[in-house]
Amino acid sequence: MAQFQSLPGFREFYPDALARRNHIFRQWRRAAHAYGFSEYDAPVLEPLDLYKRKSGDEIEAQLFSFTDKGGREVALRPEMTPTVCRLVGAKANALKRPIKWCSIGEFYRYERAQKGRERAFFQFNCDIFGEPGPEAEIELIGLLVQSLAGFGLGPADFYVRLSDRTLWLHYLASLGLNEDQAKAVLGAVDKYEKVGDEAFKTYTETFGELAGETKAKILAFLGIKSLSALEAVLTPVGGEALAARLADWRKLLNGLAAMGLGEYIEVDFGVVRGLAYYTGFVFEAFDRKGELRAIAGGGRYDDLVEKLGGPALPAVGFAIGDVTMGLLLEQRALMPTFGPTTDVYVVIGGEAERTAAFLDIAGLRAAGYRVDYPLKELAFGKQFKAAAESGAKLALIYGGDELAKGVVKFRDLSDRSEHEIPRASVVEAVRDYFTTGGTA
RNA sequence: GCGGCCAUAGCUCAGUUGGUUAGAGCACAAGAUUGUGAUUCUUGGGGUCGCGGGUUCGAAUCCCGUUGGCCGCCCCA
Repeated sequence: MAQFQSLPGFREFYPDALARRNHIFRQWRRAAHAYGFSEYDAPVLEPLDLYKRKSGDEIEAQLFSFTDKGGREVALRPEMTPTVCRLVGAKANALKRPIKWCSIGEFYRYERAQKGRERAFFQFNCDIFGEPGPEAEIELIGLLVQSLAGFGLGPADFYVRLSDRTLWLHYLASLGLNEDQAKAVLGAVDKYEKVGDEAFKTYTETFGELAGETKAKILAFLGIKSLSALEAVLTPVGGEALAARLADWRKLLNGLAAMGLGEYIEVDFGVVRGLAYYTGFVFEAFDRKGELRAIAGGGRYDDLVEKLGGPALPAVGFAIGDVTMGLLLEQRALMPTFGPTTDVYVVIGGEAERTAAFLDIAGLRAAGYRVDYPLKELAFGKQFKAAAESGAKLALIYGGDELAKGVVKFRDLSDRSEHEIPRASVVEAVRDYFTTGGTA
């Protein structure tokens, strides 16, 4: 048994696990590039205050934070949003709008690991800065769907629940609640699906019992699952701001429908996302079976860049985590199996032939082919077995008989046919084989 | 931070009421086989039974603690 173990919640990626992780990253990047997002990266270690400023002092309990040798209070980043706000904020005036940025990075949270949650995990973050209207949400939610659909997941596998904190706050204000009361209600709404009426406990303790009629209206609003139901509730309330917001909703849903994504989207005012910094549309992606924690989450945060010291800059973003993503792909059998990747296996007769083989191996590798060979002298039988296991489509045989004639035996491992080729044309012969689909 | 379950080889596990030197399959390696691939046979390496303490003539087995894992609560940016 090893004397040292990895820290709790920190994963080790053996080659097969890393291949799966890379597969996830590859699909994410493909989607982001297709949507015209630029990839950036930033430090893993940040000033502790960056996170306190955004989330309050309580956040420190859930951070990997410490004092560095220079006496600085620092923390391993638990999320990307404050960092990207700083990056964009610092150069906001020089960046072409809209600013569409993405990143893949590792994040760290000092929390107890459980299913779908580790202490170190990777996130795919995508944000659009500088666009206040729902056009940004259309683009971003479109990317979110594509980032999941790219793996072969369909509307039967996942969906995006869409809600709106702006409308929630408008509606609660129309019910006569002040700002603090409204925030407390949103906290209750966030929990309501899970714990039911118990969710209002905190509100009741702080502000007293909600009037029965008000509470009934809140619960009805929470149950809204369509634009028409939303309009039915809000039209009587009236007002210009509400009318404009409903127009935003129509634009957003029509836009997503026009992209062919309607099947993935569900209006659901039970989603509010507890975080106070969200200011408008909020959304979460879930698996349809409801067995996993949220796959992705996001929303609009128009005040955060300014709060963190930048200019006023509207923003909307989302993040997908690698842990739940991986679980979902395994569950739906959409995670490919990754084996060794070799194009050509070189069979070497003995030490005398090794030197000659090395020259051609180096030439093939320089030409970009993935070439492998036994590091030690090995019986032919073993070498062919190794060749088959390597996944190579082609074996080149450097034996004493062949080299004496100035040739190499060229064996197609898929149909076991073989012929001799002049040594001088090894690279050309391999290139011909692979460019003609492996049937040369 | 709190609670439940678990911990034997790289992996999956067996190990009787506590009793010789802790086993199997898979995987890995070598040979049978000195020029041609999945099979078969033989052999081998690999364990202070998570760690520490206690009970006992004797502990993988019973007790306590601890660390780690899984699951849940809190939280979930």
